[in-house]
Amino acid sequence: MDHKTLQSYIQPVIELAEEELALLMSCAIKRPLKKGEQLLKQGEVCSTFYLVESGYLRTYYDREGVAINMNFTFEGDFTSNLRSYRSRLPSELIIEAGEDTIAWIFNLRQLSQQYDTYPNVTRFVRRLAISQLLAAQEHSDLFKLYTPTERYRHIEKNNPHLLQRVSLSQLASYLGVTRETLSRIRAKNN
Amino acid sequence: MDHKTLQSYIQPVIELAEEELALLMSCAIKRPLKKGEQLLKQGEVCSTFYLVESGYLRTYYDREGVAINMNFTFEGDFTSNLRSYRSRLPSELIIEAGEDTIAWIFNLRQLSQQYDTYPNVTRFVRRLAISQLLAAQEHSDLFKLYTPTERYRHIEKNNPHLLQRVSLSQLASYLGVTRETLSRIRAKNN
DNA sequence: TTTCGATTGTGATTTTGATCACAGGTCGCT
DNA sequence: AGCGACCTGTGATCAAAATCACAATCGAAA
Repeated sequence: MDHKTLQSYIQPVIELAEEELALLMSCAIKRPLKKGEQLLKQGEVCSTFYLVESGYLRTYYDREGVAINMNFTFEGDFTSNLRSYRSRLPSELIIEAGEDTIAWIFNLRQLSQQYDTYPNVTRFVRRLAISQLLAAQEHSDLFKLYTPTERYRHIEKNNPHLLQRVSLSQLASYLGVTRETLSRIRAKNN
Repeated sequence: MDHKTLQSYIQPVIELAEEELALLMSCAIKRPLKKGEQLLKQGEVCSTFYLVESGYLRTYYDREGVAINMNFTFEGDFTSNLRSYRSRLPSELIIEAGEDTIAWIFNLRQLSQQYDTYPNVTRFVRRLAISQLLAAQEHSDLFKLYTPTERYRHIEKNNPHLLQRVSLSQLASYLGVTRETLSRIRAKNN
């Protein structure tokens, strides 16, 4: 990934100088993943955030062998486990490749040592965190406010790309229903 | 509220100097509320955060006249609507007094003008935001992971004070069930 | 203490989604 | 082309919670 590409991903979050981009890149490692390979394992303490260059990442809980999907991260988007990073407690979440994926791993602790010198990098990381949390909250509000069918329609309207990229079975737990129910919701739709 | 009391509320978030506390206080207004009075109305843009001195605040959506509770904020705790603050879009959430309450209103936009001079105040606000969002997320994860009964037990274990302070009817929508169902869950418990 | 209003408990019924079971379909691999 | 693994669709049944209806209880104010 060149600086220009990185910059295009960071642009929506904050404007960074060349020097700041260079710092970010110096704390990053490119990581190609086969479908199903795990970037963050259950029980690991998270000290990084991830940028997806191609493919997508799936963030999920493993409830007695059953995956419950919490998030999907696509090209140009960032993800992490902030709870684990912040508390330094082992992650309950797993982050893995939903298909063959190229991800970039940014070392947050390493980055944070430079915070005093590069305040814009601090701002960038902070905004990233807040955006992520606000987005997660927005999604989980759906569970209190809407029925399964309404949740599906909401995704259809606001995140239609999800339906293209993720299999029905994967989407089901993200919407908090079984795959059978989601199949029936979709059938009624047409 | 004197500086000492304020400091004791802020302490868990960050250590602040006397000068920084003074700045915070200068951006704050004391606001006594009768039960049911609204601090943040639906449709208002949120530009403040709130500290509860006594009583409690209830944050909820109004779904066609039915309240769906998202959060309860008790003595010594802070709350806000970060989504509205950040996006400058009208708030869908309502924040109101759950009983007679004394709240402090902190003007965030006013405060943020001093961010360059008082970096610790910036850090304080940032941490407050992240804590709030992480807590909100933790609560909403319950909806994907657990059944209504398990959610109730989780609250019983991790937030027992909620059961003392909030009526069954109020708690029901917070747990995503009807009051009848919550009453039955509780009946089985004993 | 009595009364009114709000809150909670509880039964009967209905609705929704989960579970179980299995039949196609699709895709990659050999 | 044929096999096998995985994914999707669909019916039948079951379980859980919503809804509806009303009784019991509690609490504040007269």
